[in-house]
Amino acid sequence: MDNTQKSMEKLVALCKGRGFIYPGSEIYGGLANTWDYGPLGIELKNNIKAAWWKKFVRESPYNVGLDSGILMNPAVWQASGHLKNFNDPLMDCRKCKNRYRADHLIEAAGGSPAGMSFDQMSGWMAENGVVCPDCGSKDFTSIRQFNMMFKTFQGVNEDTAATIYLRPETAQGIFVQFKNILRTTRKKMPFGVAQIGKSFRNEITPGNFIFRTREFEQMEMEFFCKPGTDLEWFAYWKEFCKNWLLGLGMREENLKLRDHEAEELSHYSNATTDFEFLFPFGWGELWGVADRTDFDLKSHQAESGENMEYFDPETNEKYIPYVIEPALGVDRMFLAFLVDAYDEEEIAEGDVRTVLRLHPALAPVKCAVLPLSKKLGEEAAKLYANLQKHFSTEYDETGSIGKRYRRQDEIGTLFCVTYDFDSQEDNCVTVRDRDTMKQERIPAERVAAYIGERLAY
RNA sequence: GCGGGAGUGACUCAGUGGUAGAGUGUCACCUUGCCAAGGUGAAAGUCGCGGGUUCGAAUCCCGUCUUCCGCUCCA
Repeated sequence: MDNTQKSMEKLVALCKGRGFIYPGSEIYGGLANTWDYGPLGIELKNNIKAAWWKKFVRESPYNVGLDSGILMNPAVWQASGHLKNFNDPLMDCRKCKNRYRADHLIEAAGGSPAGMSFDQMSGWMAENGVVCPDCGSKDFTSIRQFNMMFKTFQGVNEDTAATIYLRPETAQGIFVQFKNILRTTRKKMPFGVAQIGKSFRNEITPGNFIFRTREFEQMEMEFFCKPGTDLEWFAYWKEFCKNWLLGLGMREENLKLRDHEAEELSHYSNATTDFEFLFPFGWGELWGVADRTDFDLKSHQAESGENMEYFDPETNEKYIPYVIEPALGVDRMFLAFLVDAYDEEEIAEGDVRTVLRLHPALAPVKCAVLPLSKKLGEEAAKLYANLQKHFSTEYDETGSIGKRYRRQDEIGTLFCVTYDFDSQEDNCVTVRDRDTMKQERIPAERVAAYIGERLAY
């Protein structure tokens, strides 16, 4: 089934109906573009994060982890450029209702908007006859400022309290702790620091379910290396990231790596590659891998006065390391894996089952215990209690057996274990595979090991 | 912010001035005994909110809120 044939509406309905994702604050009429992860959603989300942490931190010879704060000294955002760059000057065309960034229009018209106030931008556009690229009208609204960073106050009294910001990315926490990490881990170049955490951006246009929300979770890594080796490492991590996705069952035809053209690169980047995924609403960015050079550490050195140089004990050189940054949104990954796994399979004429073919490491429920009859509930419950100790397991004895299989297929449960009347005699149970629907009869005490083997990742 | 849809049980919707309905789902009991939709019953709705018109408003009028889709966003 092609991803573009899948319907977002069905996915959203499945998510809400089965407890993956609920609309936020629903009993109060909701809050635009906020979503809460339900019992199954948090299992899946945790599995995604755990799989990432395993590959990027625990099994890595280079990397270590960090969990830095959401609230930071505002000077951090001064140094990073977010206070400046996250203030977009926006205006609308009154005639065709399109919206533009004033600085972009000025640049397109040959001007240099850097340093201009909003009034100066408006003035420049009027003098130089800038018109709406779509309809040719000059009738623009005044320029309004959209600060993408969420503001809040530190201190209980708003009048005297300092304005601080919710972080718009987790990366800066890593740069700010660079020296502490270097000193305490005694790492040598190259090495990386990985972090998972929430970030906040006051997006003007959120939407597409959990694809773009104002509160989101990131998995970011900053990989520090010697200047000159950065492009080599850039290629290395690009490949590594791709293999991680494919290893978790993402289908290659739904993944596209797009290298930024020279003119598209940010002023501080040597190279950037976007990993794009085919969502039902089209290609969307999943993962951005960037060579950020020494821009961030240099900026923090300048702003803070702290020396960010690394002393190489082998060559006696001092340098500010270059940084490779693979930055990934957890919520987007969640959606991508969900979309990729969703399948509607016709088993017989007009009989369709919905299956989430999630990778075993990601499936929120690994196993469901289904007694063939309620009369067998007591023994089946014992098996259930045993399996729960090993992995996420569900128990269900209501409705027909077929209906219960369907319920489990719909949430991606890997194995259904059926306890039947013969089980009382031979102590064997039937294990049914989600994908092949094949059944195998094995001794009850072997079930945990049997399923455990298949979960290896 | 602008334009366009939409708000009635958990979900999909019917009801367009006269006592709030159906299907799906959920739960209980029966049935079934390895691939959903068999029977009986039950729980579940201040009809988004506020005001107005009216003997009477889910329904008509005004306001308001929320939400969805599209527009500059790059995790």
